Amino acid sequence: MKTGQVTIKDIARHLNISPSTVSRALQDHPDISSETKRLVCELAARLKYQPNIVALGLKQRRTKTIGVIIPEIVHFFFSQVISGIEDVAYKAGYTVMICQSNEKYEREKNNALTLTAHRVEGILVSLSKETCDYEHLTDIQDNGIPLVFFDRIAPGVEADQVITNDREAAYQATCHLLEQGRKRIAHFAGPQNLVIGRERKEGFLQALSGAGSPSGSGLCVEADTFDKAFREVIRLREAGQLPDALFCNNDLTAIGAIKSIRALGLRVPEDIAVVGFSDGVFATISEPVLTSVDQHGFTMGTVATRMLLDRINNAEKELPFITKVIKGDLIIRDSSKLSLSSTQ
Amino acid sequence: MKTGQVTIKDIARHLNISPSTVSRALQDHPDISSETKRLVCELAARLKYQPNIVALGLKQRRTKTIGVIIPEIVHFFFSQVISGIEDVAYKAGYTVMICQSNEKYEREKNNALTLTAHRVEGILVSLSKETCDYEHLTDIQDNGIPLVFFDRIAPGVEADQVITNDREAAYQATCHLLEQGRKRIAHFAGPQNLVIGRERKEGFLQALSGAGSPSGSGLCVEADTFDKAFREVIRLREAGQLPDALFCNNDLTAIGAIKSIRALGLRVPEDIAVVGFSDGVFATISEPVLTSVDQHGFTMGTVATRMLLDRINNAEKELPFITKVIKGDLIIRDSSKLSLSSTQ
DNA sequence: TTGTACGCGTTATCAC
DNA sequence: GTGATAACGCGTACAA
Repeated sequence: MKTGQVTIKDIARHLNISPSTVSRALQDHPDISSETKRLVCELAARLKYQPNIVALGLKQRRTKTIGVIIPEIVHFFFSQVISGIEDVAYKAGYTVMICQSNEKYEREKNNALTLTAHRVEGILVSLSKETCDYEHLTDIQDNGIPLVFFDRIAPGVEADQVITNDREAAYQATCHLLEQGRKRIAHFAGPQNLVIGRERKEGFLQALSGAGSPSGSGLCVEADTFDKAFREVIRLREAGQLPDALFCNNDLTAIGAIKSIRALGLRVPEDIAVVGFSDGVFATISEPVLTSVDQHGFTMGTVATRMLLDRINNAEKELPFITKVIKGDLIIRDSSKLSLSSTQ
Repeated sequence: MKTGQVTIKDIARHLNISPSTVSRALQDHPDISSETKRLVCELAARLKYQPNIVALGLKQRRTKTIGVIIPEIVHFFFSQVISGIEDVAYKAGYTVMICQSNEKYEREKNNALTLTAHRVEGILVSLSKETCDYEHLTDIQDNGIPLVFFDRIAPGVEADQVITNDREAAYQATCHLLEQGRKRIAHFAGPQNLVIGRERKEGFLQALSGAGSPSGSGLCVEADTFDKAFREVIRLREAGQLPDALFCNNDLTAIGAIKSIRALGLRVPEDIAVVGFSDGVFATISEPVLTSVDQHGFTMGTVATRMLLDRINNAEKELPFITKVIKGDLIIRDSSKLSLSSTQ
C-alpha cells in the first residue's frame, strides 16, 4: 500500500515551478517572492501537504526518534514511566518507539535490533527479568547510540542511569515495620539477578541487622507476583513460619499476600502487617490501603528522557556518565499501621 | 547527532566493490559469486551491518509502521489493547507508533498529524473524552490511510470498528442485579458524548424498563472516576437517595463507590451491590472482589490490528467496512452476590 | 559476474 | 528570484 500523500513535487507540478522553489517557499526563504510564497502555501494548505519525515530523516541523517525497551506496558509502573517519556520527548519534537520485551531476554535482543535498524537516536532501557548478558546493549553503545537505563539497570555497563534509592527505601520500609513493634519480618523478594531485587533485599536485611534482630529473623523468599505471594503465604502457614510482618518487592505481590492472609482468617495489619513497593493505583485500591514506596514513575520517565536528549545533543562532548537517583517516598497507610490496639 | 551506523557503501569501499554488489550479496542474489557473498556477509556481520529501514521505507514507499491513538496508556484496559496490537503487528513485521491524546481533543488532532507525517500505513484510534468533531480523522482517510476504531468509536464516520457489545453487556449486568432482588439500582455513567457511555446507559435503562421497574428507579449520574464516585455516593446519602445496587461505567469508578460505601459504614454487597465494567486487574484486587464485564482488551487489540493489516494489504479492493463485536463476559464476584441471607 | 544509473522526498549548493 | 544538481541509503533494471 502506497501512502498517497502529497509531496513537494506534486505542488511544483501544479504550479509549474521547481521542487526546490516550493521547498524554499515553504520554509519562508528570503530569496522567494512573496507572490510565489503565497501561491505555494495556499496550495500546500489546500492539499494538506505534510513534509515526509521519513525522507527528512534520511537526508538529515537523524530521525528525531528515540526508542524504549521495557518489560511490559501493562505494568502500571512502566506505563507511568512511558507517560513521562512521551511527555518530554514530544515537547522536544521527538517521536517515541516503544518495544516490549515481555520479560524475555531473546525478545529484548530483538527489540534492540529493531530500534537500531530504525536508526533511533537514543534508547531508554529497563531490563527484562531474564536478562543476564548485556552484549546486545553494549553493541548499541558501540554503534554510537546513547543508552540510558531506568529502574532495572545493567550492572557493569557504563551508561547513564535513573534509579530509585531502592536499598534505602527498603531499609526505611523495614524500619517502619520494626517501629510498629514487629519481630518476625519476612521479605518477598524479586529476581536476584536484577539489581533492584538485590538492593531491596539488601536494604531489608540491613534494617534487620541494624535492629540487632536475632539471626534467622530475616526470612527471604523469592516471590514477586500476586499468585506466588498467595501460595507462599499458605506455604509459610503450613510450615508454621508465618511472620508478623511482610515487606514485598512490589505492590501486586503485597496484595496477593494480603488476600491470602485474609483467606486464612487472619487480619492485616493486626496479625500481619504488609508493605509494598512502587506505589501505583493498586495501593489505594487495596483493602486495607497499602503502605508502599512511591517510585514516582512519571518523574523517572521525564528525568531519563531529559538525560537521553542531553546526551544526543552533546554527542561530541565526552561527558562522564551520570546516575540520577529518584528518591522513593514511603507512604504509610492502613496495611502496616496499628491505630489503637497492640498486637499479641 | 548522526547515527554512525554502517551502510552498504562502507562495506563496498572496504571490499573495493560496488554498493549494488554488496546489496545483492546480502540478499543472496543468484548472480553473485559465492566467494563475493562470503566476503560481504562476513564483513557485514563483523561490522554489525543493519539495513536502514528508514531508507528502505522511503524507497519502497511503505514504512511498515502503523500508528495508534489512545487516550492514556496508564489505563489498564488500554495498555492491554496495546499489548494485543503490538503482538500482531510485530509478528507481521510492522512497527507500532503510539500516541496519547491524554483525553484532549487538541492533542488528538496533533497525534493524527504526527502519524501521517511519519507516513504510517494505517491508524488505530480510540477517541478522547473531549472529541466531538472527527474531521482530523476523516482527513486521514481522505489521504488514503486506513483507519480502524476500537472501543471508543466515532459515530457517523465510515470505517472499520472493533467494539464491545456495550449495551447488551450493560443490560446483562443490570439484569444480574435485578435477579439478586435489587429494587433501586443506580448507574454511574460515563461521558455521554462517547458512544460507549451512551450504550452502557441505554442497556442499563432497557433492563430496568424490561423489569417493569417503577419510573424514576433508573437513577443515572455522570461519574466515571474513582473520586467522582466517592463523592457521589456521599451526595446520594445526604440526599437520602442511596440505591441498593450500583452499575458503574468502569471498574475504578466502582471501586471508588465501594470505598465510599464502606466509609459510610455500609456493606457491599449486603447494603449496596456494585458492578463494574471492563474487567482489569482492579476487579480481582478490590475488596470485595468486583463483579465486572470482562472486555478482553488484549483480544480487542489483536482483532483491530488484523483488520487494519487486512485493509492495508488490500488497499485496492473496495471492501465494505466491517464492525466486529467482541462479546464482554459478565464475571460475577462477591461485590454483587449474596451468598446466604437476603437483603431487607 | 559485476558495475552504472535511477528514483523514493527533501534540502543545501551551486548556477543563471 | 528561480532552477538544476547532488546527496542521504537502498534496491533494481539495465548495461557491460
